Amino acid sequence: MAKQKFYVVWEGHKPGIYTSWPECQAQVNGYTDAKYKSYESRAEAEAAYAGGWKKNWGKAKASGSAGGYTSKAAKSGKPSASASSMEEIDYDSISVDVGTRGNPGPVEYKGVDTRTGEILFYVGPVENGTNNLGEFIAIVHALAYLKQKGSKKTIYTDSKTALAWVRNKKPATTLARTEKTRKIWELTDRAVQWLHENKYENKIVKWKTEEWGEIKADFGRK
RNA sequence: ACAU
DNA sequence: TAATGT
Ligand SMILES: [Mg+2]
Ligand SMILES: [Mg+2]
Repeated sequence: MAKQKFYVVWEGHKPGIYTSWPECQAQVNGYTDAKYKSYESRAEAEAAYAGGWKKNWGKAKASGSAGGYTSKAAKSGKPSASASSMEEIDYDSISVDVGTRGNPGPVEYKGVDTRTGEILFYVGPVENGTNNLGEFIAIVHALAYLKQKGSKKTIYTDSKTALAWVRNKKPATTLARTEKTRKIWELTDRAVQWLHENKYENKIVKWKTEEWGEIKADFGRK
């Protein structure tokens, strides 16, 4: 497990103590001059929260000195969703993700409604494949699924690699074609063929895991 | 380095 | 820790 941290938000959308960076980010993103800092223990965080940001970090230190953070942007002092880096999640979309046991290893993937988490399609496990082939096939599956439904919804993936492969209509995989990889290669070849025979307008967008937390289609194995 |  | 990828 990664080290558990505690995030104190003195000034943000909803001040308090949070237990994950994404939760903290949710309170701090788009809030001008938000005041927050991470601590390694709950006790430390509670003490700091009770003490207040000014007492702990507001001393003579200007903003941003090592340890205590204050979000930059404009000055308003009120929540402003205009901060340049404020990319928004398009919830009217599908999110896809792969899950494997070993890499290469058995592969499965699914597509879910980004808003509700409802599983829209699920495939696998396929005997042997790679993480990236699974991510790739999942995106193409989503494209075909949405085309069949006449939907122009956006598709989210957290895979930079699969995004490039779909863009190129060509997976640059290193996986050998063997007896064990026959099935994943069938799915791969079919996906490539689909891309060459079909047009689509759906945007395929990188899911920003560090900012937004795990993609909604994640298998929860990490 | 970045994304898984 | 190791593998898949740009
Ligand atoms: Mg993924
Ligand atoms: Mg995942």
